[in-house]
Amino acid sequence: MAEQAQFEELARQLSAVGAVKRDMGRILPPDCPTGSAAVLTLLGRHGDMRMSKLAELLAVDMSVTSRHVAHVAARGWIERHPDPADKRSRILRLTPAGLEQLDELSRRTTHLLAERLADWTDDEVNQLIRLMTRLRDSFGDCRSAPLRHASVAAPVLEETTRTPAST
Amino acid sequence: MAEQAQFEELARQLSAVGAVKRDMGRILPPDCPTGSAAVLTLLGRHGDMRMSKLAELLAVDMSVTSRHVAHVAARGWIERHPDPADKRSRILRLTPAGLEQLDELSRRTTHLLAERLADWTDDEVNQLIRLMTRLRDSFGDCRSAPLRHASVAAPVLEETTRTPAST
DNA sequence: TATTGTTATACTCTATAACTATA
DNA sequence: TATAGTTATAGAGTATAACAATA
Repeated sequence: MAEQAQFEELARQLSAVGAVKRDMGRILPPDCPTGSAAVLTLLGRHGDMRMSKLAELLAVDMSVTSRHVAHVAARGWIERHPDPADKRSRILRLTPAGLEQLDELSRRTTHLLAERLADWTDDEVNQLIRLMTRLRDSFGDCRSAPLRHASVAAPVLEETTRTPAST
Repeated sequence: MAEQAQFEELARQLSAVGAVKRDMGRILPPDCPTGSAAVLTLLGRHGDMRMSKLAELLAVDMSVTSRHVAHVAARGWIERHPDPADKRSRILRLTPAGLEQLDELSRRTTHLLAERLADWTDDEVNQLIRLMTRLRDSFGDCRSAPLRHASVAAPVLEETTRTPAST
């Protein structure tokens, strides 16, 4: 078990990694934002699946998944087939166009990472992958229960400040 | 230098870590979202600073920083003092209330991480911190230039699908 | 003219709740 | 009644551009 200072630092780095994610997002094709890219990537990696399964892999609510899926389906990158076993379900499947798009995504992210991580060793990359995977596992599906402590709401001042000076 | 498959996997994990971040965000006090928490944390760690410096540390546009700062200032957690050396600038400083809030944030995130990472060794946590820090450094301030390749925009079908069945 | 911040606007991601169709 | 998926709505984060004040 680690100490408090370590956890604080980890929280900091976790927050900071957002900058890296945004950087990755900037090189995506204009009509393929991160949400769409995640859908395509997971379908490419795990094969055909139902909405609920995809939502689980994305670790977001199914309503969110539904939107992302509608986006990629509208562009012809996936098809939604009725599930013969359960007419409520839909089986998602990449189309040839979707595979092409996936290749393009792979090219771009790989290119960016190869450039940025040029001085990383093979082993370091693997270590990072391993630890991040473990981190995910440790958080599991825990959609952390409310848990909210007694919260001390501070009074809002709404100081409608204009430009510098003043307080 | 690592291989393509590794980079793809790293990209995947980078995307997936969002779930962990969201989990962390859920335990924050209601009026202190992640943006506010980041502002308080950085001010606590690096001391008083100007808007531009904070924007750099947050790795977001200054317009975004301005909003976050306005939020925490409105709640009395920081003060914006005029910079005697440059009247355009404002020096940000935590207030006693801000320090209290920062303590509360630390308690909550530490508690959550201690719970989720109960079976991690001290060393593993340090490794992850080290590698994530290195990752950040490798991406540096690189607000990755456009770089956009020739993009093949797919035709939008906008299949206004209702419920299952159909394609 | 260039820089520091603020504000308006727009886009993406996410969650909650209400709803349809099926189990 | 319970589950799979969709849609409407709202909140948070971010970026771009226009703007004010100062350098």
